[in-house]
Amino acid sequence: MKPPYLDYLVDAEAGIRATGERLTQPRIAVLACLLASGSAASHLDVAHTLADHHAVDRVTVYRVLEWLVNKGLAHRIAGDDRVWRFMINAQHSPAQTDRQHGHHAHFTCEACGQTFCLEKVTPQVEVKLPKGFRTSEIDLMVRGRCAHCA
Amino acid sequence: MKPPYLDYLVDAEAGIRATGERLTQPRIAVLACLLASGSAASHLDVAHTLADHHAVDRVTVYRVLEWLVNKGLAHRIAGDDRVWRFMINAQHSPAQTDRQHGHHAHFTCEACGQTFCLEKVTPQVEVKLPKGFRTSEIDLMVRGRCAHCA
DNA sequence: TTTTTCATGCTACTGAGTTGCAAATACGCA
DNA sequence: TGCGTATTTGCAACTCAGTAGCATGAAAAA
Repeated sequence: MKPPYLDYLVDAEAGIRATGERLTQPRIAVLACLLASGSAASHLDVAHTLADHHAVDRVTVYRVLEWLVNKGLAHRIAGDDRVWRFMINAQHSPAQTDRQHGHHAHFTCEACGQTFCLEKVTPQVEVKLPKGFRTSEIDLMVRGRCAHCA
Repeated sequence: MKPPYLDYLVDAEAGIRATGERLTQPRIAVLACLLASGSAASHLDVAHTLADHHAVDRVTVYRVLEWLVNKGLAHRIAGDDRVWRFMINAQHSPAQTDRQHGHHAHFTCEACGQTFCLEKVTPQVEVKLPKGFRTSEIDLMVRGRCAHCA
């Protein structure tokens, strides 16, 4: 069966090109992989997905993922298992903007372990900090059951 | 200079005793260390603090910290550096209760790196999840500057 | 095409956290 | 108080995510 990310290679290429940086096979493949994924992907998920058609060294996967984050195309999420997971940024609300505005929300399913972005739902957050503390950013992690596992 | 945790050994001993489990030197020392710490401590922080007067093997530190979490005396926080940090639970609102009630908030200072618990401030959080998703717990991570570094 | 610059792949490393097992220790009980 | 047993500790060796250095290879510029 054909891996779904293959359908996103063209979009990925366009995305990389838009950055003005070098267009390379690993960058295209990794970005396509994130574009195709509906949930947050670890470096291992990516490496495994690409193994058959676009095998990429694991170190390169790490570097490309970090590069995508620096370019604002993706953002990283710290999981409970000490593994970074990566998600594509929605075109119209890149994480940078979001983060400066205040908060960013994710959902982790306790059953299947998948992590999703809650970009569309604007959470109402109000935190009263101790005197002298200043907020620059709020991250929200919601745990529970996703629609599929509920 | 005398390390501050020494003043908490008695309290720590009482805390361990209250669990009904075995009273051991490492357990007392590690718990005292958490009691004395105003911010979240990593296993390395603990091991380092205890090095002079109550040297404990690093594996034992890991095990004791996990044990404290299981006993409801402490809770663990995932940091941005893939390191677990541990905090004592406030007596009157143990994390378990808190977590079942909905949410738990932490503050990380971008300047000094310290992480604090925001147990006293009850954040107002309202999240609208996609259809079919169910929430069991919400964790809030606030980033910014603490009073000392502001 | 040639040159230059940057990315990749490989190997080796770091550092957090875990596992298995023998030795030590807390605690119940005589 | 001393003994026996169950539990903990300490040690060594391991796993696994992520990183660093460096030579090779590929993309873009000339």
